Formats: sequence, C-alpha cells, structure tokens
Amino acid sequence: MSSFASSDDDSRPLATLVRPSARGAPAAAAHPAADSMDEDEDDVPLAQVRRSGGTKRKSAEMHPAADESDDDEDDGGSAYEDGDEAMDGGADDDDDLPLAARRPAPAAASSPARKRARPAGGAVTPARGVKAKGAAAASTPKVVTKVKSERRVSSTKTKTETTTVSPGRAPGTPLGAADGEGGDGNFRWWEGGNKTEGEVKWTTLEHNGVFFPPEYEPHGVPLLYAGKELYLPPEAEEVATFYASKLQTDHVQKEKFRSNFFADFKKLLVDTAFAKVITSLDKCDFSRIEAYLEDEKAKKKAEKKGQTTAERKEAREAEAERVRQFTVALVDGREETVGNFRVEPPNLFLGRGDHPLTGKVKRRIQPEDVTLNLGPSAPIPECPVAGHKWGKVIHNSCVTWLAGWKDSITGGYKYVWLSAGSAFKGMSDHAKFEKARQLKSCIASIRKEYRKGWAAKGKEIRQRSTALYLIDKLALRVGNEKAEDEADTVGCCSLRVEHLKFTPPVTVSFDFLGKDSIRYENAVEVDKAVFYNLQLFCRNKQPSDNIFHRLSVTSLNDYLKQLMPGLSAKVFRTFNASVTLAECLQGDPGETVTDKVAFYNKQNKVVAELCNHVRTLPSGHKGQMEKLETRRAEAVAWVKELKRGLAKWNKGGKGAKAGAASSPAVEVTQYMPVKPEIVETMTADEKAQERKRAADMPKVPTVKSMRGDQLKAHLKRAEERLAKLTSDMEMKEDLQTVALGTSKQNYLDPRITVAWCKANEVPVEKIFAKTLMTKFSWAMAEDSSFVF
DNA sequence: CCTCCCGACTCAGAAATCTTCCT
DNA sequence: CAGGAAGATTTCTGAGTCGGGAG
Repeated sequence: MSSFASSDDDSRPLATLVRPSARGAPAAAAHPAADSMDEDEDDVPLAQVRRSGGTKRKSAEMHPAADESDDDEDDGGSAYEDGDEAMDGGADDDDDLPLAARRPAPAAASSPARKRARPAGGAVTPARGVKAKGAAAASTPKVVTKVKSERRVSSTKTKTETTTVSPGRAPGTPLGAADGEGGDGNFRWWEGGNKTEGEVKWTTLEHNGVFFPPEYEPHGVPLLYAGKELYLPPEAEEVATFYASKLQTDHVQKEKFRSNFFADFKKLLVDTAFAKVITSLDKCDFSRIEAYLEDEKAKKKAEKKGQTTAERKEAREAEAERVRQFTVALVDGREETVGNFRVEPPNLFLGRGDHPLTGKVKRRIQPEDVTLNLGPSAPIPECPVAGHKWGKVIHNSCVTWLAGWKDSITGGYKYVWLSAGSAFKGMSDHAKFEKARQLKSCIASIRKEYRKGWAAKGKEIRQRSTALYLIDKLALRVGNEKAEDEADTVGCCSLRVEHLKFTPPVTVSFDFLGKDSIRYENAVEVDKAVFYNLQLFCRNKQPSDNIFHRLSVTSLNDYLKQLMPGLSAKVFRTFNASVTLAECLQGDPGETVTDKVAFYNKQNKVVAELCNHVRTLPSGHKGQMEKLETRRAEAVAWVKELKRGLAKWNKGGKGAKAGAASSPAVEVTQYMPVKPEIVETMTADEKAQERKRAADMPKVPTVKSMRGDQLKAHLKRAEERLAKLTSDMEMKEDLQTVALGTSKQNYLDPRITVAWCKANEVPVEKIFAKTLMTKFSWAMAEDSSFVF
C-alpha cells in the first residue's frame, strides 16, 4: 500500500475541499482555464490530432473507435453521483472542447507570457530575446560556423561562437598541474547570497579536454566456430571479446541482445573470409576468450595481492597522477573537479529491460567525435590521441558541459560535466530544493484546485486533475512518450488501460514498468472520484490504449506553470520525498548513535518505497539467506542444548548444594564445523582449497563437559548470538529490496538531514558518505531549526 | 500556430572497487 | 591475524524530464 504520510495535513476530506474551493483562493485566481470550462463545446479526439503521423510508439496504436465513444458517453452515471456528493457539479454533461481552444489560456491575472518574461527574471533578462533567435542553435555541437553571433555578443555577455581547432597549449600548462592556480577549489557560493540563475553560466572556462581509453590490444585468442579455431581480425576480435565478457551476465539470455550483437558482429566480418563461415551465433563458442579474460583478471588480482598496502597506495596515486590533468577545470578562475572525464569506451550497449537496441555495438569515440566547450580565450588543449584532432571547439557560456559527443546507439548526446560537488551542480541542487519548498507553501491550494477538476466537464481538465492526483499522491513520474527504439516503459501520462485493475469500492491496482524497466506494483485506495474517473477513462478502450488520452505532458506542465512559476511534474516527487522524510524524522530516534542511524535509515526507507527505488537482489542473496537461516537454526539448537544441560546440572547436584562448584559436570553436545588441516608447506591455493573442503563437510558433534557457571556463560553468549543473528536477518530481508541511495542523493533536501543530525547529536558523516558530504557542502551550515 | 525533434540537464540501477566484519 | 565474504561506496552510463526552436 502506498504511504501518504506527507499529505495528511493537506488532504482533508474531499467534500470540504472541493465545493467551496476556489473562487477566492489565490491559486484559482490564476487559472483562467478553470473558468473557461463552460465554453467546452465539442470533442476532438486528441490522439488523432496530436499524434497522427508521429514516430512515437503509441500514436499508431490508438483506436479511433474508443476515442469517440469514450468521450461522448455521459458520465452522469450512478456510481459517480452516489460516489461523491462533491462531484455532482460536473456530472451532467461532458462535452469536451477542442484542446486547442483552451490551451492558450487567455492571459489573465498572472498567466505568464511565456515567450517573453521567464520566471527566472533576474540578472540576465536581456539575454533572453537574443538567445531565442539562434544562439542556442549555435551552441549545439553540430554548428560550426560563427552564425550571426557577433551582434549578440555585444548585447549579452559571451555567448556561443566556434573556433577552428588550432594546435593546443603546450603540455605542462597550469591547468591540473601540481599546483593549480585558481585558489583552493573551495568556492563557497552559498555564502555569497548571490545565487544567480541566469542564462550565462560562466565567463571563463578552461580545461584539458577528455581522457580516452587505451587502444584495443589484440590478444589473439581464437573464437571457436563449430569446434574450429578462428583467428579474427582485431576489430572483430574486440567485439567478440565484449560478448565473451558478458557471458556470465543474463544479458546474453535475451534473444534481442544476442541477435543485435550478432548482426553487428557480422557487419564487421563482411569483407573477410569469415563472412561466409560465421552464420550462426549458436555455433560460436567464446569460451576460449572468456577463459582468457578470467585469466587476466586472476593475474591482476594476484598481482594486487602480492603488493603491500604502501605499494597499492603508490599505484593508486600514480594512476591519479596520470589522469590528473583531466580532473580539474578552471571556471571563472576557480578550480573545480570534473566528473566523468573519461570517454566511454566501446562496448556492447547494455540497455535495460526489453530495449530494442540492447546488444548492439557501441563504437569507439574518437577525438573527431568530441566537441569541446571552452572559454573564448582559453587555450585549446592538445589532442591526447596521436594523429587525431578534436572535432569541434565551441564557446557556449549558456551551458555547463565541458565536452560532449553523440552516442552512436541512441543518437543522443553524452556530456562531460563538473562533479557533483561543483558550484554548477550545487547551485542547481539548491534551486531544486527551494522550488520544492515553494511547492510546499502552495500545495494546499493546488490540491484544492485539482480536486475541483475531478468534476470538470471537459475531459482534458478532468484527466489532468486525475493524473495530477496520482503524481502527487503516488510520486509517479510524469511519463513522456517514448519512441519505437526505446524500451516500452511508462509514467503517469502514458499509463495504459492494461496497467490498472479496479477493485470496488475504491482500490486501484497499478502494475507497470517504469523508468529503467523497474516494475511498479501497488494497490492503492484512492478518492472515490478518482476511482470513478479512472474507470471512466478506461471505458471502451483497448488494453493498449492510453488512459489519459486527452492529456499531454506539455499541457500538464504548462498548467503547472500557471499554478506556480517554475513548477513541473517532477517537483512533486522532490517535494513529496522531502516532506515525507521531514515528517518521519519527527519520531523517536532512540538512544545511541547506532540506534539513531538505524532510525534514520528506516525513515529513508519509507521515502525509497514511496519513490519505488528498488534494487535487484544480489545473485547470492538467496544462498546468503539460507546460510543465515542454518546458522540461526544451529544457534537455536545450541541454546536449547545448553538450557537442557543447565537444567540437568541444577537437578543433578542433589548431594551438594544445587549449583555449587562441586556438582558433577554435565555433558552437552555442540555441533562444530570441521577444522581445515592447514600445513605450512601448502601453497595459498592449496590452503584455500582445504578451507573450502572443511567448510563443506557436515558439522560434527562435539561433547563438552561443563559445570554450572560455564553453562551459564555459554548460554549467555549463545543467546546474544542468536538475538544478533535474528535481527541481522530481519534487517537484511528488510533493506534488501530497496535502494536508499537514490533518494538520499536526489530527492531528500540535505538540510533536513543536517538539521536532524544536529538536533540529535549524530555526526552527519554517519549519514552522508564522503562524496555526499562534498555534494551537499552547501547545506552543512544549516542549523537544527531548519524546516523544509 | 502547432507539432515534433533536439539539447541539456537530472535521476537511475548495475557493476566495479574499497572497507569492514567475521571466523 | 589472515583470508574471505559481506557490506558500503563510488563509478559508470543508460533513462528519464522538460523546455525551446525549427519547420
């Protein structure tokens, strides 16, 4: 079931909220759309208009028949009226009006004239119009010319222009060299108070480009085809090796993965003698290559094992030194660390879920593919790959990426960013949480507003209001449409009939694949009106039809913008997660720091569940649990045996005083593991083997003679051990299926955590690991009185 | 004007690596 | 105290969101 902890205060009974709503309420005043409902006249099946001819997945699947019938039906149905008195207003007619007629909400009171005045307003407004004309285009890597940027440059600050690639700076220039120039890298932007968020993100930007993976070195290990050794040319061998390295994963179990791989693999063989030979993946045996990889891995491991701690540290530092020049960038003279400075090496594309492109070969990125973004006066770094040069160098100060290239599989861009601890990231993180807090202050009226919308005459408003409820209550993602060459996953707006089940009176069961093909399964009791509406939207549709067929993500977000500047669907997730945590942390955290940390994790888990952040069980999980279970059973048996012994001993000492030292010892039987027979002359491998052999042997009974005090001491230890095992198992089972990290990193306002830690005298480091401490350094100064 | 596509950014779990705990 | 496994953290890169502009 869902937890609505966060919304309790605001979700008062529907009836009290819906009717009197809004006329005077601040939110309502800003919604011309709500008032224009009466004008709804006729129904245009939105899907036909908006989607026909599109490339998006659902467009082709819509059923026109369903479109018509469902919109025309009258929903004065009894379920509805009986269901909720508050809804009757909208029950009698349901004329949908053409979307077009109402979308451009007549600019009433606060309707922002989108094109011109952006919410951000602030510092750089003048840049606005300028950018709209084409600077943005110039910013994209594919534009090489200078476009007409000169004019613009004068009116704003530096915008984008491109430069021909010229020979780079000499090696050993300041950037990244041992003693950086630009200060200590501790720019405490949050203390300045000037958290501008404008168009221009920087004035000067200097960096050394990106780090390329090493060239492929052929190993010469053959592929076996129908038992025959085939020595492949390097390009094909490399790709075969990619596949071999995946043999242990379950990617190779997917037919799509195999066929995509094989198709690309064969392409590499086209002009070779192998083209005619290799015709079936099933006859390809990669085991020799796989064994080779295993071998290499073992060698590396052994080498590492042979090193002393100091040597290992040295090796690590040498590696750090090697990449050092790429890890530092200079932004407006400040040193910042670069996040993903390594260019993605070639590999097989590992798409999640049923990705249509999974298994395809992701080709090697060459310097020619890479666009660098640098300050106009920054030296152009030398291309690190001999005989190659950078694709493009641009100077776009409106973006924060340092370099980028186009991904050969998805066609999308990959970017190199500064690290999470940078000012760029920190500022936007801060802004994100401030926006969520702002939502908190107006959530009550927004909820009022969408409840009112449940009874709207127009179906778009009705669907929008119902969808917004789901986004708010269940923290669903908004659900953009997806293309044919992506996995079929959905979010709120793209939910289909097949994803819902209705159980009267008011339970809706959700079952669909969300982001990353993670299954969302939840049965929720919803408001009656929502239950009714969802059923209504599903009526007369095919299972594969969209539930919210009149609603688009764009129109939903446009609407949200009217409710609050800068509001979009994703803000609800941030808001709900943070509010939930803040509320959950009100409880009693316990005594010790350990208790308190456990308490925090438990509340963190509530949020993770809300957001459906799952983690797949590690492959060994089942085995681990079984092992724990046997250990626990043994512990139980041992406790029982000790108790028996103690009872016997207490009785046995008839002659002497019960429990006196002179009582005869009693025998208890403990089952002990077999001890490995380790001899000094054994090699490490042999020792390991012997240990394993011993561990696999059944436990042997060992009889021990004990007296009372011994028995008691053993019993005490045994009971403690049992208690620990039991709680370990519970904890493990409990936390196994949820990932706490995602919400901690992305959704929970760190100031909530900092404040809680201070109030409860828990060191923040107990909650935030090192990188999170850096990422959230802007929040560390917050005191315990912070309220989200 | 209205789509549709693109670009830039956040968010996501898997995999790799490091650390701690247990026997 | 070693050696390994479990657990925690970091890295990696795929998958979303969302706004803007071209056509």
